[in-house]
Amino acid sequence: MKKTQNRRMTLQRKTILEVLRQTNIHPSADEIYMMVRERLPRISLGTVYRNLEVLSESGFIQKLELGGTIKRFDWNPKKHYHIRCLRCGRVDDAPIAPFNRLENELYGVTVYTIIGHRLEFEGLCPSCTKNNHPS
Amino acid sequence: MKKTQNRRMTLQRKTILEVLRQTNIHPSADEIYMMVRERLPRISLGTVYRNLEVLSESGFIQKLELGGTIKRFDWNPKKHYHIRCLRCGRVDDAPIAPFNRLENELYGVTVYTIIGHRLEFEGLCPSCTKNNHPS
DNA sequence: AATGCTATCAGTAACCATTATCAATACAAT
DNA sequence: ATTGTATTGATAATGGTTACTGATAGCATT
Repeated sequence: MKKTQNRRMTLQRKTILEVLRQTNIHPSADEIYMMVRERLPRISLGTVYRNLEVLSESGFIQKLELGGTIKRFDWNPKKHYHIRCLRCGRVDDAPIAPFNRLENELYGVTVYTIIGHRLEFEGLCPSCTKNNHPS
Repeated sequence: MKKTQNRRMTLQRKTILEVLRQTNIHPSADEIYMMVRERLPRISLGTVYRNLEVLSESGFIQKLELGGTIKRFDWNPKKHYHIRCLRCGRVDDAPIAPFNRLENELYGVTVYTIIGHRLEFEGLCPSCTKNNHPS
């Protein structure tokens, strides 16, 4: 029995959404917190985490769990792939269409019920490619 | 200037490697800690983390950064894909050959220097499939 | 055997992203 | 206005991981 979830588009929630939609750097919760504070200086970090969770559950945005330790957020809720710089952590969209039939490859050869897949490319961003003198 | 790394195959290191090779559950550092303690009761959790890092850097094992928050370890250092249960976190090898040319898809259409990719399937394991009555 | 060098150890503290808690507040429906 | 619930800001707690520290163990050279 799921309890009713009456969600209100509060100023905090709306501001977080607007701020996220203005960037394509796939920011972390803390980066979003710093950006939002320029418009709502008294907002709490907990509020940012809470609303990022709500917004991604509601399908407005997408929570990314890529390599590394931190979670990032994407204003675009549609399925697409990403590419991450192994040196500085920068994340961009991967300019490649998603494989919609990839799950079929596992049909009949796994005991799992397949739901989806996550594909992430790893590499070096332009800046880190340039400065890639071995340490 | 990289400092010399004279690595010794200590008892702790060897035991961790042996214990990991006896399982296919892709255990976390803490799970490995508990398993190793049955043979080395006085080993420290820090030692486990340190040696898992050394062993993966040396190519003996593989560190997995899948979805979710914790890191897991795989006795098989060769590139292969995994499938993770969204409900209980169980991880198995995905019975599908890796796409070796996938990076070529991005050649010329990204500003990144592509190094590799990570593909992970998500689904429900048999046990969680059976018990999947909606909450 | 004694010495010196260095890797590794166990134990513990620190770190950091994230979650949980809670009293106070804002909003919506009556 | 009043009641009920969602949300907030502030802060504490959590949990996985990493860093620090002084002690110990292995190895090469005397």
